[in-house]
Amino acid sequence: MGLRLYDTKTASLRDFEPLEPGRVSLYYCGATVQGRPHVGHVRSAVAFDILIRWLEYSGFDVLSVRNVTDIDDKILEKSALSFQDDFDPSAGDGPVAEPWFALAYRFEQAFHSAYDALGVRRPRYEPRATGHMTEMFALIARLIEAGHAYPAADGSGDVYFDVRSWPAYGELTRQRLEDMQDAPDADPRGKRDPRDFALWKGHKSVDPETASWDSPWGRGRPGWHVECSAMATKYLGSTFDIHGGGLDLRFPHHENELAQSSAAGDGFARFWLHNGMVTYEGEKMSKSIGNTISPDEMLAAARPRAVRYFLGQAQYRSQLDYRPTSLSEAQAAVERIESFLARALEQVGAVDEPDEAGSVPEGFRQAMDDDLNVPAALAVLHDTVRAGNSALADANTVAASSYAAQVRTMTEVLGLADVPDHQSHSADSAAHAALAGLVENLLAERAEAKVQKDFARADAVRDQLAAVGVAVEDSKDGARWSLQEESARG
RNA sequence: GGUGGGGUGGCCGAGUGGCGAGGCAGCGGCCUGCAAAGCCGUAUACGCGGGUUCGAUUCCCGUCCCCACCUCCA
Repeated sequence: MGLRLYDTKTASLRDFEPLEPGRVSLYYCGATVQGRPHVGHVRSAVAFDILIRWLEYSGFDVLSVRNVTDIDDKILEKSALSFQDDFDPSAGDGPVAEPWFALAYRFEQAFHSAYDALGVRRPRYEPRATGHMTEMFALIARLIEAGHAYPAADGSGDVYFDVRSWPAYGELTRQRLEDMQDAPDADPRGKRDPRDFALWKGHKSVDPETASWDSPWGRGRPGWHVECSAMATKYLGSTFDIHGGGLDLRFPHHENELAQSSAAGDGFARFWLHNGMVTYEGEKMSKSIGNTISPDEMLAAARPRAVRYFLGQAQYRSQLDYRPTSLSEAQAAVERIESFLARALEQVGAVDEPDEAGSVPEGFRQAMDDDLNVPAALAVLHDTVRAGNSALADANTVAASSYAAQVRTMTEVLGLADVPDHQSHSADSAAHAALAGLVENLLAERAEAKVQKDFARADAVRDQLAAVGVAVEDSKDGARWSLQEESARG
């Protein structure tokens, strides 16, 4: 029993075997960098980060690619707005007169910050659309030659994919052309069919000259879909293992990618994976609805590791609903895991050394192999924590050490261990050392008070520390203390 | 209208034709000077109506409701 993944194209769970033994090629859609990220973007990245980590744990070398769409209508529109006289930079929309490429780069960095803050590792390659004109030209030329694309008849310089020339069109989402709703505001322009989509967009006079490139069909810029087809096959070959992205990209984006790449003769993706949407109290979180929550807002409300736990805790295909209590619940769960590891470290010694026991429990493996059933895997993780806590209580250090190693490995696979977090006793900054000295002095006083049965005084010290965010817990071996995040205090 | 996914206990969220995951919150107990943490125990459940079955939350039919996509969207 190996890994099984749900393939959207066949709408079924399929045994996963890579094209090349031991090596997985994966492409997943990154952001159109037209604004700051919201948690929906990051959920997708977390989902694929977990997939990559699980594949690597399972022994595969993963060649991962995630694109950056750094040229599109909205980027140009937003940049154009910044040049207007009444543009208000204080609204947080960026500097006045910001060229489109500067704006795109600024938001690309914002995405990186969000990914980094949540322990989403960088893919092997992260190509930008603007750097791959040559590859797109080649793909478009092949399509025209094969009779599946045509320059618009209206002289606009546009080049369209001819959906009627490709009978398989609609296969990814199992839709028939005639069943598709006609867009009410469909502008036929020079199209043969309203559903034809642009591979190349002829330059318009309102757009900056820097946002256009010379092509065999005149100056212009690429359509969205062709970028991904061109970049995926450049880095992964004409046939590759997995293509991923958010469920909302299934149509038209991925449908169009599949159509154009198949029509050009490429095998393209063998598995299509789509992550579910993040909703806010039941409704899809999106820019257009305006109900988005940014990673920064979440990070202000909870520790990074708790945010990561929240975003990764549901099965990746299911909808993930955010509500106000979600983060504190996630944080409680994370701290349960962490406090076990911290106590295991204190009582048993280092558990992070390479260790045979550091493999994941069988139940965890089965859950992850079953289309990344993270909720079931987390159940195993929590069961292991419980067993570990019991072993610590029984002073069974051999068992506790083994459980701790397993827990560590599981948190690594889920990416929790990699989340930058400052909740640590081993923080070695001078400030932390000073704090530790002060706290430990107070705890020594408190211990003395306890010996003298002066519990009022002991409790006063504990309250005093709690008031400044230092939690104190007594144990057989003395008091432990830890810093509480500000958000966790009343 | 077309396509796909859902409705599980106070909340989140897995899963299965019959022994009721897990987390969070609650309750009782152990531990503790008291707490906290931890451990043990514990209640509340599978939208609704039928059907198949010895037995259905799980399969089938019907029905209601929700969500996503069909337009830029992770």
